[in-house]
Amino acid sequence: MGRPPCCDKIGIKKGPWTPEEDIILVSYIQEHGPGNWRSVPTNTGLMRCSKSCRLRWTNYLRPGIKRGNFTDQEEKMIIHLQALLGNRWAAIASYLPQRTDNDIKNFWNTHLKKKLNKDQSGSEEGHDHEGHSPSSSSSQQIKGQWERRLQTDIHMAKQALSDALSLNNVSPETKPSPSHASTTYASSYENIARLMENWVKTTPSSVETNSSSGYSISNVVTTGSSSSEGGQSTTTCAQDHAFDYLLTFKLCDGGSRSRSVEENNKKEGIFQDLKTGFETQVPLTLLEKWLCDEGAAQCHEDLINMSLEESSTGLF
DNA sequence: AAGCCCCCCAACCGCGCGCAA
DNA sequence: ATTGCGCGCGGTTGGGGGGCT
Repeated sequence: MGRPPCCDKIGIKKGPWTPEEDIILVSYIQEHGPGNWRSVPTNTGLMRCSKSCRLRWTNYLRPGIKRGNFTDQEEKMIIHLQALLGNRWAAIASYLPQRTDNDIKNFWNTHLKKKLNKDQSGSEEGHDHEGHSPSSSSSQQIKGQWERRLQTDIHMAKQALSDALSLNNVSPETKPSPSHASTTYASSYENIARLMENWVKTTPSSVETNSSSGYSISNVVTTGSSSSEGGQSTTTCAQDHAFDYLLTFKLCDGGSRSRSVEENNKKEGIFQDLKTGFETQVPLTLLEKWLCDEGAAQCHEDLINMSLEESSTGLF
């Protein structure tokens, strides 16, 4: 009856992930793809529960994740989307593919919430502490219905487009997670490089292979280029460049010596190339443009008004 | 320099949903 | 139809770093 029991809690490691664990996890996912998280700890030898592995992957190691400061544009998008969707961080994150829901949630809780509170304290006494307008519950309900429908339609359209584009180059065995279909494992250079850099810092005597799992660092890097069939068939020169560079930079130098300023600058440049490459390959959707637009607030009102009008004429 | 406090964010926790057996 | 697990999500926590006294 039912599925076999989940990972037993005895012997499960908790707390921060070590670079070694990161490399084992990335290496495994490079080879098998994300999903089937239950099998990850047993197959890799990681003393982590499947949930922890999934979280580590989705929040930190997943390809295409941008870290660091949020741009003004991203900030505006988050504010608009939060007002529109509420604390549905996963939904909000779907419009900011380079950011994780956890990142957005943290950013909201630590920065934007305070900022909005500060902005609204004083003149706008009628607004609540979450930044919502004090509209009636019924209009909020209709608004919510419209938002859900809009979001569903967008996701359906995106999915259909993604499916259509990937029909020719996705093998069934390596089908990526639907929610991240627009990214490839090959695009995880930056994340892999980051974790390897941390690893180099923490463990000067680099370990080439993990005895318990059998996965190697070279596997982590080399599978990056071979698994690029995931969704984007256009491997950029920057990506190739970065790939070659990672090979030489991370492996051939033994991973232990301090790097020159020129090397760091070169690395920065390559990663910037990569970033630009990804950004140019993923044009903004109309909705995203709308969200980034300075006049989004007015458009927002117009859309809501439209939804309220159309809802009475049988839209829903 | 030392101690304290605050903030940030990675990770954990608990819940709900969907699906497999 | 029922049971129980996998997965995803949102809320919360606590360790560590930085700033202040």
